[in-house]
Amino acid sequence: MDRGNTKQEILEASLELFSVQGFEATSVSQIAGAVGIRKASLYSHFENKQAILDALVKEVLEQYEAHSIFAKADQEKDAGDLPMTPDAAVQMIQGQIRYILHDPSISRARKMLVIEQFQNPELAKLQTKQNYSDVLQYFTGLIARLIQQGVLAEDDPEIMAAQFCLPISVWINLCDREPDREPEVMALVSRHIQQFFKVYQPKEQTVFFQELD
Amino acid sequence: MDRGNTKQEILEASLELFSVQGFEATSVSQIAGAVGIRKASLYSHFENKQAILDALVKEVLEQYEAHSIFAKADQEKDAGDLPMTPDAAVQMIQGQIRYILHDPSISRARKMLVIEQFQNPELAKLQTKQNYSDVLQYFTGLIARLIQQGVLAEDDPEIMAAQFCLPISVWINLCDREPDREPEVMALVSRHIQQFFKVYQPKEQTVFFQELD
DNA sequence: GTCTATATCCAGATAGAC
DNA sequence: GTCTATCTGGATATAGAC
Repeated sequence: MDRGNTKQEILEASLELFSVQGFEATSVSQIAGAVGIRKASLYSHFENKQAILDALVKEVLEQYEAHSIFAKADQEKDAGDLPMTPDAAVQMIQGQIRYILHDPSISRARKMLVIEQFQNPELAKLQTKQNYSDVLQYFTGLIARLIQQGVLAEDDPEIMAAQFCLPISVWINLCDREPDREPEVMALVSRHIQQFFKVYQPKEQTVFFQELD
Repeated sequence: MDRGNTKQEILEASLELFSVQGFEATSVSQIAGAVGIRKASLYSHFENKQAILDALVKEVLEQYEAHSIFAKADQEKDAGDLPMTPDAAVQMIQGQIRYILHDPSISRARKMLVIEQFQNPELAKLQTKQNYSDVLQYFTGLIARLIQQGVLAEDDPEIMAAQFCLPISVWINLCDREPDREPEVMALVSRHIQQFFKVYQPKEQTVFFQELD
């Protein structure tokens, strides 16, 4: 009924286990059991346990570079989509959150980075890049353009990006830990974004003119 | 030069190891080695490895309840310290961050909760309570009082608390992962708080008069 | 490629001398 | 309380039949 994709099945089973127990606490037998083979057979596909993690990291990195909107310097690409209303932003962000929460490999990779961040320097760097630096850089650019276009008030776009993204980052982690709280989190995200656009609303000089009629 | 406090030394060594490797990945031999005894001697102090974690969790919980400003319902207690200037807030928050970053037991307990959150339901609950719910509740109350006193503009205090705290929460995690970035983080915290007070500044009609000269 | 069998090692835990 | 010695099981990994 299968085979030929055993190597891929091993990677998937490993990620699932590593994302909950961590690398060290997961045994080769467990992985083999999840795939439906004996542990000895696993060594036909990978030289050792460490090689599984290495392959996994490589795959996670490639998936990220290939598909994440935060990975690329395509910050100019979707400039056409601007300007943005608060409601559109809520929809867009909630959609993105739902996607990365429920996509199995993205979700598991994120959890694995969280678990291994204090133990494995390579994964620590990856964690900072994927779930902090790249996201902040992306939104700093986006917000800077929204300021240029008069959608948001003039202010420090780097701090604005942090105030926009980092609460969401914490809420995603909360959902990873307690999936039942997703609805509550979605409501908070909505209120957060609405309020963000409100407090960073430009003081329009046009208001002046409108008030003069 | 010692003994009588061996049990406490075991707890401290265990927390240090658990906070980097996690519970499962840490061996009893490692703990014993860190304390300077053989692993068999360790069983004179704890029934088994799990009992060490249990005692650790109990201790962490007690320390938190006894000393954390977020644990208690003393939200009315320091109401006297209000109102608060942005600069005072920056000093106060930076001090708190430095403290919880460098206090060994607080720092290690926080990391352990991060590492074990997807594996251990008890620690997951503790993580949500100590590093999310309690903090947000505390600052929601604080901000509500600052609004009452006219220091901050009228707005949803719960979302304001999230926008205030959660970026800081992420920055603390970043420092746990990459301690060298503490100076950078401190600067971000300062800019963040200054900007927070600015955007939630109550709209004074006096601004109008100033602009008319 | 998968299996059984095995080698080697180290894990958690106990017994009993000191 | 700490030690050495030991038990038992499970860990990673290899050898070799099929």
